[in-house]
Amino acid sequence: MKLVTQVRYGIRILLDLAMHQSRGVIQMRDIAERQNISLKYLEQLIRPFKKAGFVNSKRGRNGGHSLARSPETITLAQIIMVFEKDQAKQDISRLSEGYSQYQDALITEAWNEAKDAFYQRLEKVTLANLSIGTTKKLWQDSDILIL
Amino acid sequence: MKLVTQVRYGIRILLDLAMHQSRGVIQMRDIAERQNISLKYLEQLIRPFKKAGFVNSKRGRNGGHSLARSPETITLAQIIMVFEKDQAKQDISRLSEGYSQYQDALITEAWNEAKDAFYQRLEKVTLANLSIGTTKKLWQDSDILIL
DNA sequence: GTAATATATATTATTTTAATCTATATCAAA
DNA sequence: TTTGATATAGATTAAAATAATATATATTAC
Repeated sequence: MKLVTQVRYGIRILLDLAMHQSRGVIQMRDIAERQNISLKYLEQLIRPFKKAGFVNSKRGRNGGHSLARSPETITLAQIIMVFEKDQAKQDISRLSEGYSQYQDALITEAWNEAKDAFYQRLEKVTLANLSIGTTKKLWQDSDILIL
Repeated sequence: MKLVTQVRYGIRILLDLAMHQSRGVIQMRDIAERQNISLKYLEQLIRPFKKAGFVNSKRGRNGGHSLARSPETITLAQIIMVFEKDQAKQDISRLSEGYSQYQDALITEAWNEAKDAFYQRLEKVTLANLSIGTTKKLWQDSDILIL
């Protein structure tokens, strides 16, 4: 259970876009430099965000990317799910001696509910939450942490 | 977020041991046959269970494996954790423009709490829970499901 | 029409997961 | 004390997922 690179970079990409919203569109080259991500890899990572409607893009000269939704509405859970593989084909466990559909159903149900619990917690963190600390830097200048 | 083979097989191995407890030690060859798992792979999977104190083994002729703890005390969460990799070296995210320790801490905290929520749900399913349905086969002979 | 941008697809490299192979240690029974 | 049945250990191979790079193409502002 590991926070994969795709997600870690994904968060930074969206955060970067969020924090430079005022500039209009942002070029991927700039994000790549600021975030120390290879441009080519970045291009690959931003595609799912476009597809999922988190990011708009404009081609051609003076083109670039921008956030399509407000930072308050984008959560960690959503970002992670953007990179979740299609598991529709989730391999149906073969049954065997002492392992019936009944067992399988119990396990699957628990598994799914556990996943839900996981994502529910991550729904509580939005891009907006994450931005505040940096722009204001309150967290390092004071003992009082204002969120 | 996927139920990996190691875990799916792991559950079956322990369930198999649980359901044949009365016979004393069980040979891996038998488990392999019953559960359709390659003997060699099985040998590899059972090692972590031994290390974690779930399973006892006896070498030599008439040797085999047996459950070291009662099925009521073994949960799905525990089984999954047996196969969790050591993530002590969890790669410390490099900071960058607009990505501070503060952000990193927020994310890490949420992530850890989300994991906890996940495992908490899976603590509720024990090997004993899983065994009942099979040994009694009530679930397929009746409309009333007694758990 | 040309330079700056995104898009698309293919390729390579690395890591993780799954499975097999070979050799060794241990023990019970004959 | 030998022999055969078992577990143990470590190496090897195969397949799949993840991470990263490369090359060629499509759009658009100027």
